[in-house]
Amino acid sequence: MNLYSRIRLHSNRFTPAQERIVRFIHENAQEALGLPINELAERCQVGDATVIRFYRLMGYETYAMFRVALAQELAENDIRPIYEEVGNQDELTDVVRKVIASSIQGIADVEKQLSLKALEEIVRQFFQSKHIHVIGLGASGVVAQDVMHKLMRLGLKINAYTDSHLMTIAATVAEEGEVFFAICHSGETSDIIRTLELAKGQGCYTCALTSYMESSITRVVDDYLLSCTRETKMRSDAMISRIVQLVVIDILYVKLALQIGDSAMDRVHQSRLALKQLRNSSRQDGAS
Amino acid sequence: MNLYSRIRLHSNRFTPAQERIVRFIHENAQEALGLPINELAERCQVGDATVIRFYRLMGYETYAMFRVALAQELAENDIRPIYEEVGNQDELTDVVRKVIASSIQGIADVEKQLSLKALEEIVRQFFQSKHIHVIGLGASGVVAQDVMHKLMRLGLKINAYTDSHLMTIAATVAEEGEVFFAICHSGETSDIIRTLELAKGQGCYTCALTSYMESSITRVVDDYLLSCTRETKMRSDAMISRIVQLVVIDILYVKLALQIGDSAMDRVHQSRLALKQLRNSSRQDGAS
DNA sequence: AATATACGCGAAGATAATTTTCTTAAACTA
DNA sequence: TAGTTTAAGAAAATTATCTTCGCGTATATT
Repeated sequence: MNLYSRIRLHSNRFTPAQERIVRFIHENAQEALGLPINELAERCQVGDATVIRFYRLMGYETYAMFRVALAQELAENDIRPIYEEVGNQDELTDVVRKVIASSIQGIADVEKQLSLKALEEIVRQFFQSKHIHVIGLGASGVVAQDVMHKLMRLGLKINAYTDSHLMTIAATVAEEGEVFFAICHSGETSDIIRTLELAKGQGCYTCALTSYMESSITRVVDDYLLSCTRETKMRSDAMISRIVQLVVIDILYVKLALQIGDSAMDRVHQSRLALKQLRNSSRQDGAS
Repeated sequence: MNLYSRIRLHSNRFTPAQERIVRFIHENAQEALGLPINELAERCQVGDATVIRFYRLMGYETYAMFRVALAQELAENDIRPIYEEVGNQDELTDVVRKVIASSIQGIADVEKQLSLKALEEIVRQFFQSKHIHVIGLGASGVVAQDVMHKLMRLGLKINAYTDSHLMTIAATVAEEGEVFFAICHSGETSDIIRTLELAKGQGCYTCALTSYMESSITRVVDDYLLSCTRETKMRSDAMISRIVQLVVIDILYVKLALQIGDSAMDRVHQSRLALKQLRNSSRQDGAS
């Protein structure tokens, strides 16, 4: 995963000093490349140690490695157009173009952030579950309902809860073999966390779709998918992440559909085999 | 000019020690990135100073700058193979890529299909309306709720109805100056059409977001937006149109936000703060 | 409300990396 | 062969990076 994605995935947990570093790096990336730690720290109004803690947090062992990552990030991004901010003077066509561009960018980023392992496991669990419970509040509730609409068509037993009382009840009476899937942009909504803990206590498999790697929810669930995005001035990260979330859901859906299709094919195949065996055995009977 | 080009341009005048450096860098570029000068020198069977003379000769002032150049060189060369790789070796990565690609395609198409005139008029009507009613059933109801979530934050009076009884009632008692906005993928849902007709009878402005230009709904409403998409094998048009619809909604939102002006940003900020406080307080509740 | 605990943060010292300078050895020239 | 030039490494000097510590603030606890 690249540097900017890592930054985004942590963007809910940055301290003020760290935010100054992030801002400087975003605004003066090229210059930052040339600065030694102490000068970078000075330009960010931050101590050397804070810079070191920052890139360690992002997963780089040494300053040299961090620099290398930043350099590569810039080399890649120079090729593509970067996010454009929307301003008041923009004409409608500009708004259209910019919103579309940022949406595309956000979706393109999904490919880098999505954990295939988690996705695979979630699909597996969904596939063999007795019942799926999707939970989400507020804006994430909208996505939860979308999940229900889609997966229901695949013949899965699924319910969406956008009410904290209902989801609590569902979790309380849940049984082993049932699955809870939480949609939670912030990863901190307490009703959601509590519901997941309840469900886990009942022996259910739990998973989530969220935007931040380091959040309460990622510590609770068995597996999680990340739908993080770069924030822009006019569109909050929550707004773009709605779209990104839907794309992730679609991926989940398509994979599940294929899986179910495969197993259907298997069943067809098996029934054919069964018939063949039946014929063979009866032929032997006939020969005897 | 990039590093490798510079090396090539000097390749006729390298000394034996320098040639060892060049060879190592070409053969172990990735590894070289991680080595400090002395180790790189050692691996090249060369003194530290020789390495320094080498990159100075190539035009880099410091080792850090040289490293940055090498990193970018690698980043640019590494990108291409990743994107060209279209092998079917992994089913899941294939699914991910295709869903993402078709989403991007669909969103990119929006720019061509969107009627700016209709959008402008809808924004104008929304802006000066006393109340906005968003209606949608089934999957489109999910989008309708999303609209409500977004526009409410701008301080607009808005309600979403995903129940055919409720929307009928709302239309029946609607007054002039109120606006009805229908989300309807097929453009044929009879409850929606009937509601719009009722609303129109009450003197309301009506508009819609749909996928087909020639449909019952486009003949009923005053203005409509199209979120048409090309269909793919994997995903139904309804599925992609969900995402495309959200993008259109985002465009609407951003344009409205700009229209409303700076006060909108304040309110967005305030609602975020309010939610944050809610989360914090409920987190305390959860602990108690 | 008061205390305890954790956490963010920067300063300073310790360590490591880098650059410069100096020296040696080899190759070329006369 | 001696003088000159140049390559190249070793060591010293400089600079950068990293670690540790302690202070102050925020958060949790009672």
